[in-house]
Amino acid sequence: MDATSSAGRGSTEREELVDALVQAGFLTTAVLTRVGAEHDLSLTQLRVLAILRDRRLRMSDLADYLGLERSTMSGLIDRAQQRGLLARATSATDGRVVDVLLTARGTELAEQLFAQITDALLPVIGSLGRAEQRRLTRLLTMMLTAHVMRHHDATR
Amino acid sequence: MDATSSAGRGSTEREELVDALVQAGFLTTAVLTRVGAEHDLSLTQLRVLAILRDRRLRMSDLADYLGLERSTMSGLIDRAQQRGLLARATSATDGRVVDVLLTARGTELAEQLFAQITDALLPVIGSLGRAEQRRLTRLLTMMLTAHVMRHHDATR
DNA sequence: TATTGTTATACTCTATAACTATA
DNA sequence: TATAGTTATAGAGTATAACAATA
Repeated sequence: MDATSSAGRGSTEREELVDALVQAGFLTTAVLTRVGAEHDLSLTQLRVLAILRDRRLRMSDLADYLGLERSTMSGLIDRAQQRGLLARATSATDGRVVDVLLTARGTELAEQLFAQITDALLPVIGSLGRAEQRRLTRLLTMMLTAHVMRHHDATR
Repeated sequence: MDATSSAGRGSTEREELVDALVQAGFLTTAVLTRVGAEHDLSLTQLRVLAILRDRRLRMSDLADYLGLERSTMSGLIDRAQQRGLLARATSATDGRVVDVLLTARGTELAEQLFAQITDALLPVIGSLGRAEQRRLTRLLTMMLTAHVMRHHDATR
């Protein structure tokens, strides 16, 4: 699909891996963007639905997850709320806090979205054999787990 | 970092892989976005610099690469040009065509940018051993190559 | 006083539609 | 007439700064 990459240039092993990761990242992002666009959802809106699929979160937690400002979240949630995809609920214990949660309509859309994303990525992962797929899952998971643990340490 | 993911739910092997790919995609995108932001560059501007690092391209080819409209490219190139990062050059053989290429300043920034991206991803890939890194590179490359070939067939 | 969220403002990114210039 | 690119316009996404409400 692209290149922030283009490798070449007598690249080292590490650079090859960085390049492959970046290209794979653009590929999956392109798929998510396309599926989102089919439902008039930006990548960010799609991520909001994904995050809220199995929990409710306060505005500020959502902003932290996405790496956005709280003021940006206000606008994003406004627009999704107007479309009936999610709802705001003021916390009972702290009047300053606003929780966000999916509506029935939002939940339904989220399920549909993620079925479509899986379908769209099937041909991509289908180029690998079953054993290779398992190996790839294992390697990526190891990498991601280590990253999350490190991030958790740093935030503590 | 995130989740368009959240796995769980008695997921199948395929779903686990899709989830890992999506999470890895967000991780690399977050790194690229952060590094870009340090230089006041959006992810798209960063990709433009990356694509032009080793070639010059016409506006419409750039738009195709990025999956954007030509009108969108005009604005993106305008802003980067005002910053002195790239230049427009009307084609000698076809007066309608506009080629885009990096300036010396743009080239310098691009090199700097990609060194930083590699640095930022080192801790992530460093969680894998040398042999595992090679295996991951191989699996991702196989996957990406198959995708590019399929895409090429479809476009032909 | 500090924290949570919203509002006001400004700029970038993006698409659609209309346009200009060249072929 | 068709193609390459730009301009006009409008809306979404984003950040910074100022603000309101609650703690």
